[in-house]
Amino acid sequence: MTHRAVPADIAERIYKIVAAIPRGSVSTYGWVAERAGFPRHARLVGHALRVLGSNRKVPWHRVINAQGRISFPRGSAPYTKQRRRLEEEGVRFVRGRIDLKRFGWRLTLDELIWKPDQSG
DNA sequence: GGGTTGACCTGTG
DNA sequence: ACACAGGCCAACC
Repeated sequence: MTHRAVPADIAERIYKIVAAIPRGSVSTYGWVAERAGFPRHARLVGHALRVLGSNRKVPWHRVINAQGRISFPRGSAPYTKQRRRLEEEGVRFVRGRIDLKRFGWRLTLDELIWKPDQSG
């Protein structure tokens, strides 16, 4: 037994959550972390995706940061790649930003129904 | 084995 | 909109 969690196991759990993000939707690092059972470990998700490699069939491009932006420098190759993949799925960018209210996959149907924001 | 980096988040001002 | 601080932790040197 190891004296701590095996990173590979953590990564697999994260990949599973990412793989569940529907096409045409996006999620954030923080939310994936929480969903994978590691609240406030957003960085862990970033690391897991970084070491993912290009062979895996994990939709890494559907994970963006909490500001609704792609976490690569604008104009860089990976930025362009991720953005093009998202736009191909119908995700729309407004001034380099994605409207998480519209494309964000974070609320379950129950949460939408019970949303305490408005009474309508 | 310690300091820095990074595909991060939230709160505060 | 921007800057800063605290949290969190694997990868890297």
